[in-house]
Amino acid sequence: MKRPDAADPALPYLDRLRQGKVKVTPNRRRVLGRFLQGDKPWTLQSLHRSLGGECDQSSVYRALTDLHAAGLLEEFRLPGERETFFSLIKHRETPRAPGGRGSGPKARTHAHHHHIVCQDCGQVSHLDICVPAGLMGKVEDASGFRITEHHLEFKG
Amino acid sequence: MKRPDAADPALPYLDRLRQGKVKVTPNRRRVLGRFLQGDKPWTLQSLHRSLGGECDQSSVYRALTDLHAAGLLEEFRLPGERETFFSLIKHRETPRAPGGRGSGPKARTHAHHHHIVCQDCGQVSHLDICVPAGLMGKVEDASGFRITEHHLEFKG
DNA sequence: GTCGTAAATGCAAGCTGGTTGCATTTAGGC
DNA sequence: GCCTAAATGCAACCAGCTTGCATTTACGAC
Repeated sequence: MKRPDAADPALPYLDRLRQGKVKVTPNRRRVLGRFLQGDKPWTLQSLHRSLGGECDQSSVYRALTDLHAAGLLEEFRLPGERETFFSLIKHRETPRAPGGRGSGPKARTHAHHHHIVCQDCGQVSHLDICVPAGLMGKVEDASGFRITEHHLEFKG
Repeated sequence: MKRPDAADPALPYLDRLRQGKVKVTPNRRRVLGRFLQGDKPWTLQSLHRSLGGECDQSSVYRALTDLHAAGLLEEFRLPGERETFFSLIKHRETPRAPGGRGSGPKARTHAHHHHIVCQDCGQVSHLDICVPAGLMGKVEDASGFRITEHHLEFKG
């Protein structure tokens, strides 16, 4: 039972998919659902396991790949961990004008986050903290690169 | 060919190995040599390739594993890259005096660094810049963890 | 609603990047 | 120089994806 005034949190993501001309299918819905259930990263295998026999690993794989390509997920890897992690990118509320979007590079409006890994149990959780702009500037100066992306993980 | 007054930069590392009761062998010397040649990270395969037929991949693998276990190398992984990277840890000459923030029960005295990856060519290089202590404190507060390790990568 | 087509799915095979068991060789202490 | 533990090469093995293909399904055109 869905209360009509409680917007389904999946909707904006589904819309993004449709806008990207990616069909909304049961598998993609399932995978996205897991990401929405809790603010926690998944790996191909943990996700596949968590979905039980609901779908094949290759389908989970393709759902992950597609959601990542559509800009809904970000990917990261941790030293010592063999598997690749994915986590949901929380997009800002500002919806781009549909007419304006085209083949250009994806608007970088996501509020990405970083991760902290428990030394003992390996559990990964999110942080709302990000690299300060000052540091970013220093990095650009020191390297001569224009930074477009960064990843930061803590262990403790 | 060696000028006696020019200290071999490998010596301190070899000493560290010997102190750790790790035998100094041609393969480990070769691998370490590559890390000393330039301040650049290597993967198992790039290193193996770079060494030509000089030794087997499994030997490179074991050399990497051993040097990592001995604390001479640090390991990291990049999103999108399949291989695991290793880079030389430059140890400080003077052990850190206790007192400052971040001095934990275990004295981790390595001067680690972070990485920047070229968007176009995939080349990885080092940065001497690190996460500011203030951010670290905020992370500890927000997470309730005591941070023992962190990784930071930029792309641009 | 029915049809047609492009896309999604499951299955199984295949590939990459490690990782390991084992017989042989070698570094380093005596 | 001899001895023994450790290092090496080789080949087999394994995990974690990744892909080809036949089948099924979503969705727009009638």
